[in-house]
Amino acid sequence: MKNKFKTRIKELRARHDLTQEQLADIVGVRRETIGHVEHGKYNLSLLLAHRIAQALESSIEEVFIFEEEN
Amino acid sequence: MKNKFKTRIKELRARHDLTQEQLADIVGVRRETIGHVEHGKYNLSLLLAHRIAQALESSIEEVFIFEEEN
DNA sequence: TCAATATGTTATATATAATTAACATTGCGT
DNA sequence: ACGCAATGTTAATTATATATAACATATTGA
Repeated sequence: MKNKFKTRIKELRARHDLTQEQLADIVGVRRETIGHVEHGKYNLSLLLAHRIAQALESSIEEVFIFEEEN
Repeated sequence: MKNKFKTRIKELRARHDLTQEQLADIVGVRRETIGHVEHGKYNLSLLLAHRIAQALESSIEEVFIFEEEN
């Protein structure tokens, strides 16, 4: 599991006028979890990624930018 | 984290002529892990989902079918 | 400036993904 | 029918995502 990713959560949150806490409530996790995900500290689960993308009206690929190694 | 998902891994594996073990090798996990994911036993990580999708030349959304609850 | 709200951050605890190993079953080729 | 490769499955262990709590640092508005 070498590669990493960046996220556009912060940007999309702003566009939707959502605080970390509001987004956390919507997707059913804690505020800190959203913060950690935004800062790339967690390799979050697929379901959480999906629910975040959903809440931000985007696809997973739009929210999470994967850095290819090759 | 209520919702679940189905996967098209088995079908896509067949199309790409890959055994569970070959796919596991490519994405860097164990054969059993692929099996468990195929059968929906794990809520796998986003990175693993991405690597599986990549190996199957598909997007995450094509490989993993999310069941909405509402 | 003060208070309130949002975010950063860290330590510890808990839930669960993923590993490992072992054995069972299924299917396919010869 | 036999043997082998692929897959199913389960139990125990390890690694790590997420929860929880606590406090610190912005930032914004009255």
